[in-house]
Amino acid sequence: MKYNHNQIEKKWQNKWQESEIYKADDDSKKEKRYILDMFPYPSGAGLHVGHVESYTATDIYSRYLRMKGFNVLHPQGWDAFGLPAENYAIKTGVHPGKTTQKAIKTFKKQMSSLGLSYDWSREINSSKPEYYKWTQWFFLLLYNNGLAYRKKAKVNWCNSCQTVLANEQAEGGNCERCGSLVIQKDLEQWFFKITDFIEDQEYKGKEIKGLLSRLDTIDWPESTKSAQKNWIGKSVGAEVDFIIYDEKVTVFTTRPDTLFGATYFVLSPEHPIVQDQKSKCENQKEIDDYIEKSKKKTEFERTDLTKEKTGVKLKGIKAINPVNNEKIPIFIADYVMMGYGTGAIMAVPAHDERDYEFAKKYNLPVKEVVEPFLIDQEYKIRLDKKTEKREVVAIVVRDPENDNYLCLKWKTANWKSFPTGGIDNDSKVEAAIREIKEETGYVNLKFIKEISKPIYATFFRPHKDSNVIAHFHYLLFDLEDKKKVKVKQKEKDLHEVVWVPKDEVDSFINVGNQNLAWKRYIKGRVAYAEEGMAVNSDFLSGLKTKEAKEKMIEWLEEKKLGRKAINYKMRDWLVSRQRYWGAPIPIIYCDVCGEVPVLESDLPVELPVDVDFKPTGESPLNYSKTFHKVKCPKCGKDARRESDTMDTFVCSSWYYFRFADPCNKKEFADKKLIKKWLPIDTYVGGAEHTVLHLLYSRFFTKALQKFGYIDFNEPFTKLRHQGIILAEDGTKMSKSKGNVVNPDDIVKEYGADALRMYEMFMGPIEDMKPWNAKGIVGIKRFLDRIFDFLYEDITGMFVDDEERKTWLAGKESIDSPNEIKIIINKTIKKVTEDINNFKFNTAISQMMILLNYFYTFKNDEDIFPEGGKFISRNDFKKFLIILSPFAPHITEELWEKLGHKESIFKEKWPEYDPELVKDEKIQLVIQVNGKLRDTVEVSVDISEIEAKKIAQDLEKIKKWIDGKEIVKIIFVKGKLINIVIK
RNA sequence: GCCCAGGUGGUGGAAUUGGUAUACACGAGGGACUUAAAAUCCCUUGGAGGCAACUCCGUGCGGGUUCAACUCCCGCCCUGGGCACCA
Repeated sequence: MKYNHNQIEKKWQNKWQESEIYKADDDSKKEKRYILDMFPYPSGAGLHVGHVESYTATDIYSRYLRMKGFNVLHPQGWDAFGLPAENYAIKTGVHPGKTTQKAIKTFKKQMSSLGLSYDWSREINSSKPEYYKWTQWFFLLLYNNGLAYRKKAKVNWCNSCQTVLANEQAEGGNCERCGSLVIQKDLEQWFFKITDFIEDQEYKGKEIKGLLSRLDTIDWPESTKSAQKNWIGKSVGAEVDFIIYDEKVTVFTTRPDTLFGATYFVLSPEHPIVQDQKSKCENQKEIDDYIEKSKKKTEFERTDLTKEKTGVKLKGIKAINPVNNEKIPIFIADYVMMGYGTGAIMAVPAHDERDYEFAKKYNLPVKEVVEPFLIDQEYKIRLDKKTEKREVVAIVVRDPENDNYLCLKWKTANWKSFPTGGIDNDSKVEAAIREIKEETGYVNLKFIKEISKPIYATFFRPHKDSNVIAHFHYLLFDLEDKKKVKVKQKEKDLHEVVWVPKDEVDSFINVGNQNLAWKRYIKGRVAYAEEGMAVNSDFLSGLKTKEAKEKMIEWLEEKKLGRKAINYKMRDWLVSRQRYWGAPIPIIYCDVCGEVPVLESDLPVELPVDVDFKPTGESPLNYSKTFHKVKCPKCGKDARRESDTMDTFVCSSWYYFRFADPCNKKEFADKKLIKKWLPIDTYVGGAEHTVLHLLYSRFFTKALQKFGYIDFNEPFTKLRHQGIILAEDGTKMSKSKGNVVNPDDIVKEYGADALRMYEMFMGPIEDMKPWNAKGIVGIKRFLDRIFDFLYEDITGMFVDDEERKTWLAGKESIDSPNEIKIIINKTIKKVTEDINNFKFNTAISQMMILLNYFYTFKNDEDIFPEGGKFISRNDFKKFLIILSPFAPHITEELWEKLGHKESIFKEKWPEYDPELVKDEKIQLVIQVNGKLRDTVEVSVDISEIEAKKIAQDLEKIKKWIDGKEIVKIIFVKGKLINIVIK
């Protein structure tokens, strides 16, 4: 009989829908687990295979945890506000609520056809007033605590459409819809003060950990954490007050140690001081023109690195450098941004690449104030006789640390780092190194290795007096007996070496993109932006960069000319959207009282539904009179509502709280229920949310903690991403290319179980991987084979076999032979561990191995008539149980066929027997000089002596070692023997 | 440019974290069953040489450490992702 996936899957999906086995229990005393997918935007295109991947992963994990005895919360909802539905409405006039509702229906149907075990009783929809009432409540919470504020900000504005555009609609500087030029316009915008939560803070005796410090403590992918860190972009430095005509102008710098090297001053064109001082300049028109020009430039153009930097000198005025009272010229240039630091910089062309580029173009002086630690450097040049190429193989420099000469670069050693020992916590080792250095004149480089014991160190000699070197010439010392262990020298690497002074190196040094800092600096091509030693810097001269920075800050603070300062790249979160399909911002503008928050009792501020979706290119909200007409909550006079809505990221920053208590009418969620379910134990979603959604959610959680609503600080304890599934040709799936795989088609042809398992089997969940239409047949075959293995037996293929009859009759006490038990137990162990680690691909391959084993066992005709060996029913059931989270339909079906009335998902997850998982016999690997020459089956705990004897007696081994001197034999217990011969 | 992740057969990918490289699956080749095809089952499948036993080579490239390296170290190349005149 053939497994009819369409019929059977439908049957179980219907049964599951009726039962309540996936419901999370608010009252259960069992330990909870909250497993969450990022809730999807219900797009008209329906579910795609990428959704299927992550939803299957969490589904497997949730099903597994339920069987493990946990009280699992695994809900799903809809991130239903958003641009596409609104754009569609503008085009067609269909209300976005309708479009969204339709899409949700499709999504739900598709999810059900995949057998996903969501608790649908907790479904939420961010576009419903019951939900966005609380989004607005959050806005008020932040507003009332000074964390939401309004200020002018630049937006992309299209003059012909008379509307604000999102960044992605203004890409390339032109309006997506009409193609006309997008300009930057200042408009009043709402912001959330997310920057308040970057660092740790104290509030009413509570410590609120910040966005930065907590990153180290959560179980997230490293790349995501570092992306967030990067986004926050903390840099520590100083603010320094320069004087322009008695007016103080502050700059921010991370290199206060280079203050003496400032040769000019640059202001952002938008800097207010430009307007103040303009009148004193000789070239006012030129200045105005430049400001006007840069205003027209889009953000995109201004940050185009390939374009040459431009600027205009403010002729007639100078800035005074507070450290030496030097008067330096002032420029305005749009490579300085008003949005970062203070909008003004001191330019140190010798040590900043951008300043250097600018200085070269406008012929400004370059003053070096930092020098690399290269003093008395000498270069060794290798002459390659064949190619006649000359290459620097070594630079010998003086290490300022201990006055030693060191080999800075020795062929492959790092140019940038100065080797100075390597082990600094073990004084015994250090002393030994020092002694060896003194005795031999060798200089120790960085190769120090601890190989159990003793400790070895590798030393290099600077080769000062030889003109022939071998570049692998080194000594290996045993530090305990201070004995020379080895000298290595390869003859092929002998080269003639000449000494060349610094300036001659220039003509042939190989400037690639390697070792850039050093090589470029040597050639005087670009600024030296690394650390080094301060020179030409008055009281800083002779200090290392780190110390010089500290000293300069100290000096500035003492003289009140500057101060230590920290800057962040991250800005406050702009939440206003001039759009219809979002949660309205609950603010009222009154002519008398000004900006007034809507009363909490008046929430929600509902979106008007009686609006027209004429294709005007503007938000219909602007025209709704019923919406705007309102009385001021303070004075009762006529007032007007804020017409902007909130960024959809606001809705998605708190939705995971709502799942704990989705129908609450009094609070966003009950405190007790939040305590019961949150934080989320495992959160899975696309890597495209590494920064924004995750950062905003962390911000909301921290704000809630600060104001006493919750007592935890991070919403997502463990986070995993799913990788993008590419089309078969290795490119991104896209409608326009027509290479999109529709999961519905796959479900129809192969079944939901096959699709689920195939996507899990494709590779690690987080990897980007191409779809392969043929790959799924392997999974389909696997599922069919399971069905055949059990089902055909039941229906009579082996019915005349007495022993099988016994098995089929359900005598579960009859045991499988040991070999079957062992592999089953190993599989249980592997699958359990792999699910916990989200390594579903290897879990599936292990189950395939198990089934292959079952088949060879079944096909082995000798086994049945003889010893009465067969796979016990109990053992086969264990296999079905561990497979069930992956392939819920087929396992549920077979479970029923085995005579069970209850769902397989009410079963307990099987435990493995640790005794059976242990290997008793192993294939001992015999190597000769590290190469595999033979294997032999022995008991795991074979002794070293015995193993060595066996190994040397093997014919194959004898062949290799006969007549050779055995240097030593390495024995790794339970693994291998390596015979080392000369 | 900076920061992250990665590079293993014809393909997707395994490899207990230094110990038999290529598990599992796809594809390909051969065979069985069949009038035939599909389905199913069995065998072969990294490369080179050899009748064979077997030998040599092989995890992006070049080096190093080690009895032993896909794994660790140094230098480079390439691919993907994020950030980017951030002072």
